[in-house]
Amino acid sequence: MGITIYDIAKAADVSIATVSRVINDTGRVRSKTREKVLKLADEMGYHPQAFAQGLASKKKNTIAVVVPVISNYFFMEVLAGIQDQLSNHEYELNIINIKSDEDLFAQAEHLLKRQVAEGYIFISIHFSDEKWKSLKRYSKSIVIVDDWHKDFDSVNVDDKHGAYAATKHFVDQGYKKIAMISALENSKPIIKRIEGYKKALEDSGIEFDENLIVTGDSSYRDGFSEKNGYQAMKKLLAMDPLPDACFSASDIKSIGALKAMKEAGVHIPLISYDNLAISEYIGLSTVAQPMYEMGSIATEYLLERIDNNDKKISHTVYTPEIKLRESSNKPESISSTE
Amino acid sequence: MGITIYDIAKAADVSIATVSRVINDTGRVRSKTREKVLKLADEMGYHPQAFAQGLASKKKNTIAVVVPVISNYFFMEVLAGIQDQLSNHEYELNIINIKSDEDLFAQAEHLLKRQVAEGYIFISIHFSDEKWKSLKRYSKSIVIVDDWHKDFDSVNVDDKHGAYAATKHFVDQGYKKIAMISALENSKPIIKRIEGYKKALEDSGIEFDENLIVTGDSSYRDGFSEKNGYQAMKKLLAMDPLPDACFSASDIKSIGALKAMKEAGVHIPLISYDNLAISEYIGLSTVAQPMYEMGSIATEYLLERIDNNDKKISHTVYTPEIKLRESSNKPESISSTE
DNA sequence: CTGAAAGCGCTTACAG
DNA sequence: CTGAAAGCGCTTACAG
Repeated sequence: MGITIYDIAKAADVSIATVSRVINDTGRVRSKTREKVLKLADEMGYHPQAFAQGLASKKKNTIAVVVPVISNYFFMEVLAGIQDQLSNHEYELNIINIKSDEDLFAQAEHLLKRQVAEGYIFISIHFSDEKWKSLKRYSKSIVIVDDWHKDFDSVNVDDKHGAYAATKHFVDQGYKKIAMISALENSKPIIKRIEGYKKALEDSGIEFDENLIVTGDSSYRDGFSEKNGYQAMKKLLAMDPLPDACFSASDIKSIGALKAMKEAGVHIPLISYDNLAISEYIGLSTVAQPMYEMGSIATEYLLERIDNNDKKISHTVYTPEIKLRESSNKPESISSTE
Repeated sequence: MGITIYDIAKAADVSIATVSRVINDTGRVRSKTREKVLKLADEMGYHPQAFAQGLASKKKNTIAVVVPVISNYFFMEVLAGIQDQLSNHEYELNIINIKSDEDLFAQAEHLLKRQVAEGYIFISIHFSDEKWKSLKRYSKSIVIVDDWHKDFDSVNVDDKHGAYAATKHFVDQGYKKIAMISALENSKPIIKRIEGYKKALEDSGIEFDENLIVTGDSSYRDGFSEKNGYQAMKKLLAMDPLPDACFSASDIKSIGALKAMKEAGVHIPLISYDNLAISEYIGLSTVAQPMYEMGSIATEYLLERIDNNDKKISHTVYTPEIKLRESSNKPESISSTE
């Protein structure tokens, strides 16, 4: 089943080499021959089979994006940037989801060894220094987004700075008891955000209280869910006295937190992290990660590296910008609309 | 570069056939031989190359999910269902994004011809009857989500019914001037939703006014964006008198619409469509599509079809359920919190 | 239990 | 400009 290069070679009365040449538009072919082949290929509905081409040419015209969870708003925005950037090129996009409850490293290594793609973008996958280093030996084109290693091109956000800025904003407003909604997993970004939060308190002479860092109990999506944020805020609302303000490590969690506050009829000024498209519309103050741009730049880096693997390694670190909207306002100022 | 089956055959002093057998765990192999091979394969870091395996075995252990836009909340939820269902199987997931500004059919056909996967799930891709029929000849395992054709397994939601129910709810509340926020594209679901909306008005003896169906000007993501919803609501807010209520064709658009109303200090009861995870948290009344379940069922269908292509064709049509939350309330009842 | 060999559908030097 | 042939890295009857 399926029609092959042999079928159309026979029909056109030429060799398969010639067919291959016209299909790929490589090498000189008499225009008459070319037309005949093209016509037949079209009529017979011929398309080269991806696997055979990949094997023979040793090129897979595919870019693989590797993520731990696909259904995540952060990835979605990064993916949008990758997609748009890639649409100017002939590569196909292949999104591969590695399972977060299994050995991430083994899965990543497996992908590299199986050589499924020409280049890889790893998003939010965190490995130790040695592990990243050991992946280097597959000498594949790889770009890391949301993690860092000196041997690979990478695109990052200065998480510590972002968290610092958010926390500092609250300090400047005169708040003392500043809580933080974290996430279950000790991923590098979360660790960095906690560092920034602590540093801001420290610089302001406010004593750090570990009880003020909370997370919900739901472990779905590593705690990056509305529900988890809702649970986390419930914990904060049970404190007496209430926190003066709250820094939340992700927008999606903040949506849950906002609901918990609304139900309780209480408003604690909140700044969160991400700046998803919806955040602007629901008035969420947040530390903006340029997600779309991150995907776009990562793709550029990858394309360049595929082109020339000797190219100097590039690292981009974005300094996130704080977007102040309603959610960080003082309780009084929004009480009229709450 | 890359180590192959030959390398480990040589090292283990066996034939490549034997190596293949132990790697794939097919056929009887003396346990001593097996162990030796396994050990070497592990040490030398061997993994079969996907392309070579695919060519030789004519099996690609990959499922392709084909979508017009990846960064879309509806797909994300459906994908979550697919992912989870697939995680019980050995297939790899491959998400392929076809470009909505090019010939969708040609792209779909291309994928089928290139034989990139063992089976395909097409999500929200709408073709005419003849086009679907013509895809049938590739005799690939295909499941359609969010469209329908008699020759393929499919998973759908009764859009007409959903829109009818939402509109009818407003009629029952005594509203007469009921607007609808639509989307740019004339996709089948939107057409069905408009039908349901009209039917509900008709059944209630309310005259249909085409000016009450609006959409925004932003064409990003075919109009399924916060911004477009915001623009659409602005148009409704410019009407005099204002509409009594509004049915919106998607949650993401409703988020924009909600903002427009808030800015104007006006509340028009709103019911929308989808029931994204966030909708519950922001109090959005909506017609719930069981997106996760749709992905899950579609995956089951596909797996069954791959297993047995003679299997009878299955169609599932969900009757969506209406979730009433704050956004559909009467203006008075929420004025205290607006 | 194991190996030699053909074949999967292409690409690509090498000749001519 | 075009063809014969080798080769990509596997799988899988077919023998033994």
